[in-house]
Amino acid sequence: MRNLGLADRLARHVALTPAEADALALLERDRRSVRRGAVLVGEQADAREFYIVRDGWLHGAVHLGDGSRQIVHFHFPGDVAGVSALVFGRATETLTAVTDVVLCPVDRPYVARLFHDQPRLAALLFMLAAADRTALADRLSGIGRTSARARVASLLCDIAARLRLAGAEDEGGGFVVPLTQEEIGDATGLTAVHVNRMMRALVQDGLIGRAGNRVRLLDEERLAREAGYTDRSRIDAGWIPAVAG
Amino acid sequence: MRNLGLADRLARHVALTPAEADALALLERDRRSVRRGAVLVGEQADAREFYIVRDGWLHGAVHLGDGSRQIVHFHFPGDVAGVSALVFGRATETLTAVTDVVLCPVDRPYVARLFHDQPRLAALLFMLAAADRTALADRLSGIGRTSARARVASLLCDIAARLRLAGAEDEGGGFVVPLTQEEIGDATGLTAVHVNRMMRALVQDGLIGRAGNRVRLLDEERLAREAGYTDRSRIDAGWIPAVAG
DNA sequence: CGCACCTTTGAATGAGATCAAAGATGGTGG
DNA sequence: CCACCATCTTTGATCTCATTCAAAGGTGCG
Repeated sequence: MRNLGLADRLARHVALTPAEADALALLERDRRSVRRGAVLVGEQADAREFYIVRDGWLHGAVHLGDGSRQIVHFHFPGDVAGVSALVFGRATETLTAVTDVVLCPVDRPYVARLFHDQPRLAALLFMLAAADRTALADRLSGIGRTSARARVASLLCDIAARLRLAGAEDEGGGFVVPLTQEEIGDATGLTAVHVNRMMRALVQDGLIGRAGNRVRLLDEERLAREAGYTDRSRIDAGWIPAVAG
Repeated sequence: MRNLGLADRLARHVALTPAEADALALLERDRRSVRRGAVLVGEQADAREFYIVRDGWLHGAVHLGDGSRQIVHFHFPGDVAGVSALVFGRATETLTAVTDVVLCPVDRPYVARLFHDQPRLAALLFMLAAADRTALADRLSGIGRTSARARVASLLCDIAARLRLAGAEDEGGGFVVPLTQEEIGDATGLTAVHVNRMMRALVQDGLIGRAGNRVRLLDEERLAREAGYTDRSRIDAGWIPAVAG
């Protein structure tokens, strides 16, 4: 997995001015390393910063009263995580490192300054948040209205697409999914046992291959069709005019 | 239901400067009326504007390949709807009027100008989008991990809370839910038949009262507890400094 | 007044959960 | 280097919540 920042992600959508690149570099000045499995922030904890993921995977989960949890989002390099802390002054989900992770904490004052000085970057942040919202809406409809098999297929499609976006190429050999079947279940609203059965069914039907925790999508087209998966990574940011600087 | 704009909503969180109020008034200059049941924009349709709801309810739904749909969001006066059109240049959900609706279409250039001239309003828009994302995450965990009964209870709690926010007071007589049980099912990931059974069970247990399509929450505390419902309407916007103007 | 749509109720079915236990796998310390 | 233990995967049997199918009341509107 490439070490990739927000600047690289945004540069895919617009050509950054030098001043904008500087402003982003300022945001990503601090670094923090987190060990695989460690909890970065717990739900309800006071939190006023969000994170730019530079390396590794995170997930964000909501814990229910009965001890179960729902994994709401996976975060990959170039993603922002924990944005709701800016809005509520506390974490609304528990952020956990799926692999060893490097990230940049960004505190509120920096965000305020960014909105003030760099309107185009602010608009891009806004668009990332809106795109994220759309991705969640897609997942909501998947969990509310599709079969267990389709949900697992959809998650695999999504992970593949987002790893690609983060620059972690397949190399024809698929990609490593460092998740337990229990975690996949928590993300798809299924039990670990049923996830296992669905994965084997997908292997059986020649849609995916597995070796250890490495997964290869053998027929991504059909997989995406069965899953009803829509890639939402293409955002249209050209309409925001750059500012001189 | 009060005729309420975005300015009124934002003014709950910060004291708007005259210049900010003017900028918002500009956004809300155009008005459009939509009849109950009418589709405002269909999925996939080219769209570059979002909407500020002034009066009535909308819902946003994603349609699946098999003819089923998932209602992703309800929009009330003071809410913004269809923001993803700004990001993708097309609608990602079908917006339908639940009641007769009055709204203000806001085109991209106005948004671009707002981000440039009114950084604090831009930040508030960003925060609304992030809050919306959090609300979706809550619903995702509800649909993925809770019982049918809890999902229905949660939807009722949410509608009540958001109507209150929109200034449609209960007046002790509850509130009108102009949704069919099929629509409630599409929002909760259930069938209409099962929604019916859950609603009657809630009545049976003394948690809600019903008369026609008017619903009253008889024991909101217990209802919220059973539903695992969290109110997310309190956002903390004080950290964004106002700009002179 | 009649039709279209919505709600309500019952019975049968099924997808996924739960319970239980047997293989794999991998990391750790001796 | 190997043995052990914890964790994860796999498999089978049973159970349950929600769906599906079907049909009988209500309700409001044209």
